[in-house]
Amino acid sequence: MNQPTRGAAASGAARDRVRARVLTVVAAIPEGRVTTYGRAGRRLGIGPRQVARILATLTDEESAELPWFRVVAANGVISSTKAGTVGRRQITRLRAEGVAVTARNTVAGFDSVVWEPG
DNA sequence: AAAGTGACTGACA
DNA sequence: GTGTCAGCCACTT
Repeated sequence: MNQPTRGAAASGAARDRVRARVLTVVAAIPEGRVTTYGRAGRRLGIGPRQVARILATLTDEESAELPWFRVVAANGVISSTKAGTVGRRQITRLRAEGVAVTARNTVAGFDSVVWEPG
């Protein structure tokens, strides 16, 4: 799947470095709180889609270690519901931490539980 | 190599 | 409140 980027070696390295930063920010999200793709991305100087893309490619180990489920869309909606069963698991995990999620896959009282990275 | 796509967002109608 | 548009960056066709 991932071909060894022939030629542009710098691109691959830089990509890993950014990825590591994203994981660090995600790991720093307090329990019972959430943050957004945009906030995390802003903090790192990358676009929100890039954060989403990185979280979508977490390994099993990483997804087990990191609170990736504490990252939601800017309006509090669990965006990963599009990804199938992953969204269901994210909602379950959030509820297990005391974060209320409405029937419309939205974090209840979003403005109160959202966490600003940094 | 150009065009399409995505676990996104903010601005505007 | 919903719908469109443009910007975003990497990956896939």
